[in-house]
Amino acid sequence: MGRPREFDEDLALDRAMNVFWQRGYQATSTEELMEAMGIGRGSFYNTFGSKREVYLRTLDRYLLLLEEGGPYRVLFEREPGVDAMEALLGSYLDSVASDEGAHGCYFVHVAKEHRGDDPEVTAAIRRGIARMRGIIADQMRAAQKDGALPGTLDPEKAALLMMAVAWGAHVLIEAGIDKDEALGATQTLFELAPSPT
Amino acid sequence: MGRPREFDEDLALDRAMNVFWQRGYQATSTEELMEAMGIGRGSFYNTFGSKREVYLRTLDRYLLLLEEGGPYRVLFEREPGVDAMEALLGSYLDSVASDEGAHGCYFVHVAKEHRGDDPEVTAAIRRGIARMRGIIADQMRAAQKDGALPGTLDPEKAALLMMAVAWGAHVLIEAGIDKDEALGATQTLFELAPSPT
DNA sequence: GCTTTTCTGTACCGGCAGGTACACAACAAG
DNA sequence: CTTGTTGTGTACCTGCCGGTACAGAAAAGC
Repeated sequence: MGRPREFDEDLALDRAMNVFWQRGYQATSTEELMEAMGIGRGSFYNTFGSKREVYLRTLDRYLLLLEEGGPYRVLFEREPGVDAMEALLGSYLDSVASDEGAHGCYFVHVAKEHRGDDPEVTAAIRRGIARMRGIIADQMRAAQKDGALPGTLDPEKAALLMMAVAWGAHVLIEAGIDKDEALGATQTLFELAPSPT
Repeated sequence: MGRPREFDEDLALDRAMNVFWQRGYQATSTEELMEAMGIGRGSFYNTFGSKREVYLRTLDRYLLLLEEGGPYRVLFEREPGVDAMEALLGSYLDSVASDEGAHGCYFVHVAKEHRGDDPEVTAAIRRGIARMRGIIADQMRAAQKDGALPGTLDPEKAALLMMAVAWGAHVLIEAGIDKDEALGATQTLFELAPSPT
């Protein structure tokens, strides 16, 4: 009973995520936020409580997207192995350098801006990292089963290394380094990588 | 002629850098800034003009520190080669995880916060990146001369890869990943690295 | 000791931030 | 058609932000 909602909560959150993604948390005013979400002040505070709550909700929501593996499609479309990893990194750097709409991983943007205050944000990022790392590590384990990667490699460590390279390249590109240059540099990693045993 | 300054400009800038380093640009209010610098509003605006100007000055100043190579001491204390690179990364991650005062590279903090607006900041970061990359690449070239690294490696690419790993690990650690775990992951890079030709 | 010039301290300003208050609108139940 | 409940729109509040205005202080030149 009572008056029904005039907007879709999830849709509004998606739009909020998009704004945070492109403009960052701090730089986004509540007014911008509400306009992007398509709702007014009343609905905003009545439904979500605060700007920060909305932020946390978008973090949860992005984790959901990760659970479904969406952003990692490139990885699953290939045989597990070095090539798949290289393709993942390549397509990621493409998305970082893309200038249309939200680019790169949302969690990277969030982590970049995050300054260690707000433990809930920290926790959300850590969940995201764990998930991404797990996906990559699984693929590496599969590659090892196929003999496409040496069994001596620690999949969890290697996965975190992959993420460090991707995140680092992301920051470098946003700092003004040319995408292809960054890509070239990261490919050095795969030149080092041992060929199939 | 005229009344003499009552403070040291460079010292004030060093203190400003320290505040930005620990708290970030946006989160630092002019009041905090002036207090840390040890000067009042009048002197602040009379001398520097604006918060942003101070920020830019600190970027120039940090580049100066880089020119002198200070932060890369670890690198010069060792024979050029894989071990030196590993030591550099290790000591860098130590400094990132250190909780006393400013930690990690100032430019990384700046790049993390930077959103591509303000071309002067972009330019300053790029100068910093070029300098750091140059230092590392030079060491790699020296290692190649000694035969401690294979000549097939492109030093400029390898240097940028090193930076991507370091920056990525920096972001990951600040995002809540344990330092030793990050260190372990980055060491995977050196396991891959070919031994002396 | 007066003037000129530069520096310093403080009072103040407009603007915008995130958030609240509250009157009104839209439904369900009876 | 009334009542209870929930959602919506708008006016408004407090607090802080970066920055300015300006009176006075401290030197140098004469």
